[in-house]
Amino acid sequence: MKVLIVEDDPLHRAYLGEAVRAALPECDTVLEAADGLAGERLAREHTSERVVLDLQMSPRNGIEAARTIWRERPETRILFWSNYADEANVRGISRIVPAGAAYGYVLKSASDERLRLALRSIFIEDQCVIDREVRGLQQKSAGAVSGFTDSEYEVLIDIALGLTDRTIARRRNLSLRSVQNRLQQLYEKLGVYQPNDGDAEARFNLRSRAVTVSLLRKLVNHTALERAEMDLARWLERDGHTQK
Amino acid sequence: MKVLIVEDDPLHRAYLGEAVRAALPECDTVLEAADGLAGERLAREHTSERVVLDLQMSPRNGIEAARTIWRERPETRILFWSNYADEANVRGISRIVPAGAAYGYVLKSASDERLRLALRSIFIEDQCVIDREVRGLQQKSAGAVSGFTDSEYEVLIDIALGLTDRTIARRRNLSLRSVQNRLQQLYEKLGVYQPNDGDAEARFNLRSRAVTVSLLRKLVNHTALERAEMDLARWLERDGHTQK
DNA sequence: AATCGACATGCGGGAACCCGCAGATTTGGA
DNA sequence: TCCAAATCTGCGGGTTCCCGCATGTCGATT
Repeated sequence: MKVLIVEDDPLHRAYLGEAVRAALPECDTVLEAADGLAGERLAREHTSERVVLDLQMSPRNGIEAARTIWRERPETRILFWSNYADEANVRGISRIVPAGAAYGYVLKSASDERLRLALRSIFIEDQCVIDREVRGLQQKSAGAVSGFTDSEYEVLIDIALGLTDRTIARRRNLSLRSVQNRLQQLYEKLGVYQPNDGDAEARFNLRSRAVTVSLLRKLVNHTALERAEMDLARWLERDGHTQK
Repeated sequence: MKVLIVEDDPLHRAYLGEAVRAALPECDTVLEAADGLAGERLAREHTSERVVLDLQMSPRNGIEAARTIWRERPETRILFWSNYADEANVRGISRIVPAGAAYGYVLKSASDERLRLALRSIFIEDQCVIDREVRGLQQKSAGAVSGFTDSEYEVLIDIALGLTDRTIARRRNLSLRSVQNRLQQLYEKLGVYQPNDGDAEARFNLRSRAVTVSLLRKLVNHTALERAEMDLARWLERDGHTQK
């Protein structure tokens, strides 16, 4: 049995290697890669069926790497190993996991024992293992009180990128007013309206403030922004042509 | 000789411990703490004179911890050990280092040897050691082409927090127009103006876009935002009283 | 069939924002 | 001491943004 480890921090990579060898005696070879691109390449060359992936790497973060790996072999078992439990990451992963695939999400702060169990459950038993704290986010993102619609998340990204209402409208094929409607819903759900103590004047620029609190609450993060920025650049390119 | 290590990741903590013992045979005791608060406490109890500090921890990140440590004993030698070379971090540190203090800034990606040299230079020779990549930022932040004035950085933070022009004016004791002037300079330096191909309409909301590119360029980061948010909350508190 | 909720769209107005212009004030050297 | 550069300030305007109100569509429920 082979296991591929993709992780940019050499310390964590060594630690993972140890953990894998200890938890999986049936594993005879451990491959290692230091970034997403190298990871994809190794996975392809060795037709890896078991992968441990760090999120936040560069170039090519864990989510992107997972997408291409799963596109080539959807039955690959992937364990995501990350520092944080951000909504941006969870949303990103649940968007790309193929039907029926075995995968897991374990935080780096987890104990050795929890990591060991996750490794065996996913790689041997083909079960899904999601860390408890991450689980909480998943529930929410599926539509509870603090849950956002996909379309609301879309405008959130768009204003985080700094787009104009009008531009958002064109990009999403909506009218100007509809975009503004979504924005209002977003402001509502983010609780971005000032307490409005009596007649106190407005202190916040709602649009910017919305981005701020999303960042503070980790609804979006740096890597999500980077990815969105690249998508945007591609769209701007296309739009520039068609508009002329 | 004693050395205090403050680092939340247990792996990195262990690695640092090893590195310190190897580089400094004259060091007989190594203390360890897992977050900023515990670090400050240990430093106080043991009157530590040599500290290795991780930035980005919680609660209480490295910069805050360094500030209280230096306030109590300005001659303490501190080695900052961090993942990134952000402008936000560099600016934060250079703001709090006492005159004549020995300190260093080494990236986690540095080689064992470089870390060893830094440890000896700072803790034994009382020299300052700044990683080359970080050095680059320091130059810039002191006023080159892409360098920002302190006041420009101030408004950047303020709009990143989502404040209104008017609120910024009150907070910084400026007129509305002055704030807007600074904003224009900021937009200029961030290169946030669209190429303006002929008569193409504006695609970006300048204000939001400015925040976006600052994030992408790591001029501000999550922890800087969090800190600024707390400062803001404190000011809002005070302002609420005086305004009534 | 009637009703309800979620979403899209138009209109209109008040507030905030972006910015050119021009005068005042401060600052840092010759 | 005096000049020049940088910074602060007010005025006026065009634009964008925020949002209440009204209308229309579509699917699910009763």
